[in-house]
Amino acid sequence: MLRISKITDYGTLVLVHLARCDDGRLCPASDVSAGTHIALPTVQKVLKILTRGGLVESARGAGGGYRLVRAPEQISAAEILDTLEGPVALTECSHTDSHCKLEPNCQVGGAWQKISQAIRAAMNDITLADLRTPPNEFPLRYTILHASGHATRQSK
Amino acid sequence: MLRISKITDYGTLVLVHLARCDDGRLCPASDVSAGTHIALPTVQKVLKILTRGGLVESARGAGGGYRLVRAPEQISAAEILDTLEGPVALTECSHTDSHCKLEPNCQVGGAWQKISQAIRAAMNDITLADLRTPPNEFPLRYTILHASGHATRQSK
DNA sequence: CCTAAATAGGACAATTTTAGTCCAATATGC
DNA sequence: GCATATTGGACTAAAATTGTCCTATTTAGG
Ligand code: FES
Ligand code: FES
Repeated sequence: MLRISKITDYGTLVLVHLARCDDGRLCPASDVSAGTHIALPTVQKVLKILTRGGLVESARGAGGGYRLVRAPEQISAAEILDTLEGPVALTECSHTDSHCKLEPNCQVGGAWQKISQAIRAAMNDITLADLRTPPNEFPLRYTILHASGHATRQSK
Repeated sequence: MLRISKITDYGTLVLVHLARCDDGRLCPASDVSAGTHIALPTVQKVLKILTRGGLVESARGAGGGYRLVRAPEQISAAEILDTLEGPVALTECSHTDSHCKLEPNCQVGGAWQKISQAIRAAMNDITLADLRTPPNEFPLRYTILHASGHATRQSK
């Protein structure tokens, strides 16, 4: 189904919340939980991952909490994906270390990698700020240039 | 990790093999297994899915086998993905029927859907014929037009 | 007919992944 | 000291995936 894990889904909501509370103040996990209606333990887990991934910074102790490490406009969807579920790799063969035993006979591995890169490129251009905006008119157009040189435009 | 299932990976190899043997002749599962070095039971499973999905047609009995239902140029990666792992839906909320309880408070659901569509559009323009070609120079360029109208081009 | 070659359909257990919660340790402010 | 918070990891239950196998059905050919 080519789906993302719930952790990533939650993570996005959490990041959006932090972007909202973003007057530079620290926001404790309990706040995030209340604001997103996600159970506190889950929020804590997500925030830990985001902190380790370097997307948010934390302060411990009383008065502590979390805060975006950068402006929402400078956090890409690709980074979020990478942090929350590791680098995009559609097939196992795409991994540099994992060696598929079919590789000698395989003709498609390279193509999947290209598709991965296309997806990655798509997410590179979408920032947390884009996600934060109300999802009404979200201008997104997609173009692939074929070898022939003619471009097909898809939008819907 | 945003990965596809192994079934889909196998399915692609199987389709490529069928595209190779494509002199219109029927190709039994045992042949596909030998050609792809994938275990026979797995190949059988994959071919059953592809047949039900309408990507290949089958003939039973002695002399039977499988055959692409269309030319490789007219089978898109999106179709393959849809058939083998169901429609692309990054988040559960993207599903029309599944109703996320966070929906009233959620600000990002729409954006994920847009990203899904971008991915879908990417795979719409890639055909089985593209996958079949040796993965050397696979011309793919990706462009998103922002609201501002300026286009960023990504290629690597 | 009879047999061998094939697909159709689904059941099945084993493995792996995911989800969500909880606990003990540590750090901070008052 | 004490309440507030993060840190790190352990842990279990549930869900998804994987790969194989079994039985029924269909077809070609002698
Ligand atoms: S290299 Fe593993 S399937 Fe192609
Ligand atoms: S609608 Fe479910 S998380 Fe947005």
